[in-house]
Amino acid sequence: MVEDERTINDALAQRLRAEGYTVEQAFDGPSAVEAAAAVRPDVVLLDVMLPGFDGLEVCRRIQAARPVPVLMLTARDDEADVLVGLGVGADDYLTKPFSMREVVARVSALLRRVERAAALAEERPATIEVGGVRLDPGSRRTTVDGEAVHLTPTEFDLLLCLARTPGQVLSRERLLREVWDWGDAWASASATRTVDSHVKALRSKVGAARIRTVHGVGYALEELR
Amino acid sequence: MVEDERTINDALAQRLRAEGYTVEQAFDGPSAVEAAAAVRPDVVLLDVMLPGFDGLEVCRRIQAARPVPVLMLTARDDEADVLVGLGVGADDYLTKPFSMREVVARVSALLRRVERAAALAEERPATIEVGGVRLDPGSRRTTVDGEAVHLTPTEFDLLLCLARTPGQVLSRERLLREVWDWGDAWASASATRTVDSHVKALRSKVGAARIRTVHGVGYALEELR
DNA sequence: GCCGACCTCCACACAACCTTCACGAGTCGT
DNA sequence: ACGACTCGTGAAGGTTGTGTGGAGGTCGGC
Repeated sequence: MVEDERTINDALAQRLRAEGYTVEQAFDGPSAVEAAAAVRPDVVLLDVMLPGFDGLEVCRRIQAARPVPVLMLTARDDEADVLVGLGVGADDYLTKPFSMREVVARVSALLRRVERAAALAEERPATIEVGGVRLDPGSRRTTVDGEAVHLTPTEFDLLLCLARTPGQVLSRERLLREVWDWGDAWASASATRTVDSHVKALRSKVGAARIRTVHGVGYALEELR
Repeated sequence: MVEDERTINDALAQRLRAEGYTVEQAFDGPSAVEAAAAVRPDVVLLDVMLPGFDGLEVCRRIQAARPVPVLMLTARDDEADVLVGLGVGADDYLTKPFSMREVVARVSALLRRVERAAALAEERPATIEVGGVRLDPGSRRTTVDGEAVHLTPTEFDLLLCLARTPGQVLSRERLLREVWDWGDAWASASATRTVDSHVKALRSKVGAARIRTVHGVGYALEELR
């Protein structure tokens, strides 16, 4: 969090901490660059107006050292400013005045996007195994108790998603968001039933007992062994 | 609870106490700051108009000492006021006139949010255990003295709610608000009997002795061991 | 253009679950 | 000890959620 005005900086930091994030605060350009190098943040909130050198310069320097998503905060809402901001590697921007809620929402969206990209980019050599079910994201092949099983693309993604958090219950909405690409869109009533269909197909292929239904909540992949 | 008008302060305090909260009252800015430092509250209700120095200043000083969620009470409902309020670190606000239930609902929501965030930050999606009863919110599974027990969704949420404050008595109204989503609907008196039904079901599943009835008040989960 | 693989959506049946009610037992103030 | 109130209990009725089979529909390969 880089913002020279103490009040705003503290307020935002506190709110974000309340949301469960860990926040490092900086109040001018130079110390921001230094802090970014030291703590290696997952995301940077950056005010455009700063003492020392301005936010755009900070953005450029931070990005030079290590690519990192940047959310720009700006008082001037003219397009030029926005474009320049994006030009130096900012991923999103907010014009003052903005509400707390808005900031939290943007940060959350940004992190989710980055997280997804990282998961995609970062080759996972690890084939995931949960109670006899083995998934290889690389080759997209599946075995159950050693025997090869053919899964359709959606089935594979769905099972993979469940397998990443064994035993944990995932809601249909969450699955729609992760497996399908429902960003922030609200799930339509009928779409959630699509999940059911694929779960049914999965059960017939990997064994019905492996996927647990939690009434009113969602599904979970059991370790089963 | 910081509010200079005695009548309002007392009324709100009384209502919140009826809900099971512990309330410390202050009637001006300086004593509010002092009290906040002394009792370390979980949440602060703060009137904007105060003798001494105003609510915003109080908010800033309290926050400076220790981050704490603040619910602002204000007579002026213009946006600027709201934004400034948020700027100093208030987490929510209410404009007068407001109803009792509204205040209670907001306080409850605020506490729930903070509690959840704290649990998240403390990297504890942990399974909570109270006297042999173990609850895992992630997998939504329950064991009693090591043995798996199936709970329905409402039963699980209800037990979880009780387990978060072991030994503490929670009113039916409070439970309805937290487990069910009674934001402001304050309708049928018979709905409170619904709680009874689920408590009965819970007792038969986790052992009758574990849930204590406090006549005229509510229920509590005993540690029992 | 035809076909197969796959996904989405729909409708029905059933199961799980929640709420409500009435009555009796228990508890509290007087 | 009495009445007023609160709570436990069992069962009935309604609501919601889920399993299932199958009907379209899209996409890409042949």
